[in-house]
Amino acid sequence: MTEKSEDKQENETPPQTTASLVDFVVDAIIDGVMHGRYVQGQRLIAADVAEEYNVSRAPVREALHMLAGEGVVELIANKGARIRRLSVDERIDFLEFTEAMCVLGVRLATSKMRDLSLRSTVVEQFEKIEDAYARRNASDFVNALYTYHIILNEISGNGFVEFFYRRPYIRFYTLLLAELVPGNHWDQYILNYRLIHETILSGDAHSAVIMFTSHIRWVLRNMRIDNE
Amino acid sequence: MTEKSEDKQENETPPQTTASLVDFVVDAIIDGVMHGRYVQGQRLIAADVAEEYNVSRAPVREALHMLAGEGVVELIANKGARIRRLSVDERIDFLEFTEAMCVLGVRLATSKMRDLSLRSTVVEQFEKIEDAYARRNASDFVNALYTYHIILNEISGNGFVEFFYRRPYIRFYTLLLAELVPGNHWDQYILNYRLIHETILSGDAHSAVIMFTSHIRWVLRNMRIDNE
DNA sequence: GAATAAAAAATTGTATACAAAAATGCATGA
DNA sequence: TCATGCATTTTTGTATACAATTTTTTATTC
Repeated sequence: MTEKSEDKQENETPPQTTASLVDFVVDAIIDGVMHGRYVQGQRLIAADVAEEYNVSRAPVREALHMLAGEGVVELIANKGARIRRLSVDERIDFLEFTEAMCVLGVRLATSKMRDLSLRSTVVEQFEKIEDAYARRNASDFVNALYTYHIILNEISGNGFVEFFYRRPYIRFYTLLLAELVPGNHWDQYILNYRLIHETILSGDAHSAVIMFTSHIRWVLRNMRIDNE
Repeated sequence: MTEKSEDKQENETPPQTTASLVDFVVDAIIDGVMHGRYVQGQRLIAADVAEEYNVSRAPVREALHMLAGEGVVELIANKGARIRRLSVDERIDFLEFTEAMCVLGVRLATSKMRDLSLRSTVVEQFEKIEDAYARRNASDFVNALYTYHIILNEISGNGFVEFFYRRPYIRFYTLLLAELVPGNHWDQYILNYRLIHETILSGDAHSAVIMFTSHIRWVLRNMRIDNE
C-alpha cells in the first residue's frame, strides 16, 4: 500500500481541462431539460441516451449519477433514471427556500450599489426584463429575471450564493415555478420588480430586502390560490 | 491489509429496492469523510477505492460522480477526484449561506411551538447540546447543534429546507466550520444558543430570527478575527 | 548537481461483455 | 373477460479490457 498523502499546497488549477464525455453528456441533458426536449418525469434510458450522443453507456451512467447528485435526475435502483418531477407543494417550498438565498444576495449586492460599473450591469439586465415584459415573452421574462438574480448574487461577493444559484437544478426548478405564476399576474409582477429594482439601486439594503420579501409573499399567496 | 470498517449502522431504507453498489460506495465515502478517514483535499483513486470495498471501478466512478454533483467531491478531467477543500473565505461564505437557510427553518419552526410533541423534541435535543457542552466534547457538541437544526428544519414543514440541510455536503461543510470557531469561544456560544432556544420555545418567530441572526453575526466576526 | 528528455508506470476515460433484475407479451385456464 | 403463470425482451448493474492521458522514474547532457 503506497499511501502517500502529499499535502502539496496545490493551487487550484484554472479550467484548462479537456472536457470529458461525461461533461458533454451532462451539458446535453441539462440543455435538453432547459429547452423542453426532456420533460419532468421523463425516463432516461441509458442505452438510448448513449446512442443519441454516440457514446457508450459508461459516461452516460456517470453523467446520470452526477445529475442525480445535483437533483436534476431521480435515480432508483434497478429501475433507472428520470427527470425529477416537483409537486406543487415542492415548488412552493422551493420558492420559499430560494427566497432565503436571494434575500442574502439582494442584501449584500444592494450595499455595493455605489460602484457604478456594478450598478450599470444591474440596470442593463433590468432593461432586458422590461423588454421581455413589453414583448410578453414568457420564456425570456423568466430567463431575464433569473439572470437578474444571478447578477445580484455575483455582485454579493458570497461565492456560495453565486455558486448555488448557478447550479442547473436551481435553474430548472425556477423554470418550473413559472408554470405556477400564470400570465394574468404579470402586471403586478413587473410593478413589484420595478420597486425592488429602484430600492436596490438606492443602496438601502434593509428596504430592498423588505421589498423583495413582500414580493415573494405575494407570489406565494397567488400560487396557493391558483393551485387550490 | 487495511482495516475495513463494517458499516452495520445501516441507514434507513425507505423503498424496497436493493441498494446498489453505487449506493454502498457513496455511503462508505460519506462515512469516511464524516469520521475523518478521508480528509479534505485527499485524492481518491478509483482503483484503490474499488479494491478497498471489493467492487469494480465502474460503481466507484459512478459514486464519485454522484458525490461530485453533491459537492463533496471535486472532479477534474483526466486528473481524478479529491475530497473538496474549502478555503477560509469559502467557509465564511458557506456560514452566511446556511444562515439564510436556517433562518427560514427557525422562523417556520418557531411558529409551530405550541404543538407540545414538537416542542418536547426540540427541548430534548437541546439537552444533548447542553450535555456535550458540560462534557466539553467538541465532536458531540457540533453534532448536537447540527441535529438541533435538522429538527427545526424538519418541523418547519418546508420539505426543501429539510431535504437540503440533510444533504451530506451540508453536514460536511458544517463540520469544517467547527475548525474556525475554537474552544475558547464555547462559553459565549452556549450562552447565545440558550437565548435562541428560549426564544424559539416562546413561539415568537420574529425575535427568534433576530436572536439567531445576531448569533451568526457574532460567529462571523470571531471567524474573521481568528483567521486574519 | 541541476535541467531536460525519454521511457516506464500509474491512473483516468471509454467501450464492451455478461449477469441480474424488471418489464413485456402471450398463451392458458377459470 | 380477465386473471395467472411462464417465456421473451428490455434495461440495469457490474466487471473487465483497452486506449488516452498524466505522473513518475530513469538516463543524459551541460
